Amino acid sequence: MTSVATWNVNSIRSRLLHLLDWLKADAPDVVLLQETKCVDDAFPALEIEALGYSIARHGEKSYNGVAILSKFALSDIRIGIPGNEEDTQARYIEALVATPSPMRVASVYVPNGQTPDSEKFPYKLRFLDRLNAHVARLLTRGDRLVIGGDYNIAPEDSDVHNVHEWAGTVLTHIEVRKRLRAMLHQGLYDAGTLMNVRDFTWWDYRAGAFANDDGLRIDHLLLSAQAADSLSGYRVVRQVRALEKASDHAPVLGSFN
DNA sequence: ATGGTAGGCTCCCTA
Repeated sequence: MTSVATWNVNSIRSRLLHLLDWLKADAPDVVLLQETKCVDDAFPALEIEALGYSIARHGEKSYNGVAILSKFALSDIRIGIPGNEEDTQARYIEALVATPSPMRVASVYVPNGQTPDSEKFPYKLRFLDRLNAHVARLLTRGDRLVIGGDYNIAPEDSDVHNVHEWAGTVLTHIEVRKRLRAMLHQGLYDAGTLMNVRDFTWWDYRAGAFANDDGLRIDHLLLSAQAADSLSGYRVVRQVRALEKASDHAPVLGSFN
């Protein structure tokens, strides 16, 4: 059994104790992190390596930043979406994991987009288009593939606690939903949907959102058919969101036979 | 009600 998790930590340095406690408790084999918010030299590697993890990271100062932690050896590490080198934001990393049956994984932090009329929204749409093109190339390899991350997209209204509050925002906008569906149409499967678990993964820090369970499902594990066929478990680790000084996202944990 | 809170870093940006 191999477990693969995705978690937007909202600063790995602020969340290090939560991360270490959770790694000890659930011992996921592979962890896909987003919003590490630090340059590679400032990444707290020693504490994580002490728990038996290898690390691939791609950070920048203050914003964004993605990483892969793995109890199995990592190879073929790639930074950024290939053919997209002009985008300097650290939002994508992939690697081949030496699990008994090898698995290619990627950690992706899709741009939030701020508001539909901001200049950040077309950047979000272009990023999703480029991710889609890259997924098409990855799927031709035919290996077990897990692309996990903060997609900043609630796929359907049933993934939103307060549909009216979030209607027309960058998390529920028709244009981002179309692009997520395009990713599924070309052969990726959403682990939450496969396991019939539609739990929320993100609750705003403001206005007591977590206490009111005013959340959205925007973090996803997207699987190739080969990975989907071995999916055996899926859960959102809500306890980690309930801690003091928590990230605004909860880890999402998938299990594979 | 265009607020509210959090993180990083600088007197503001991003989410």
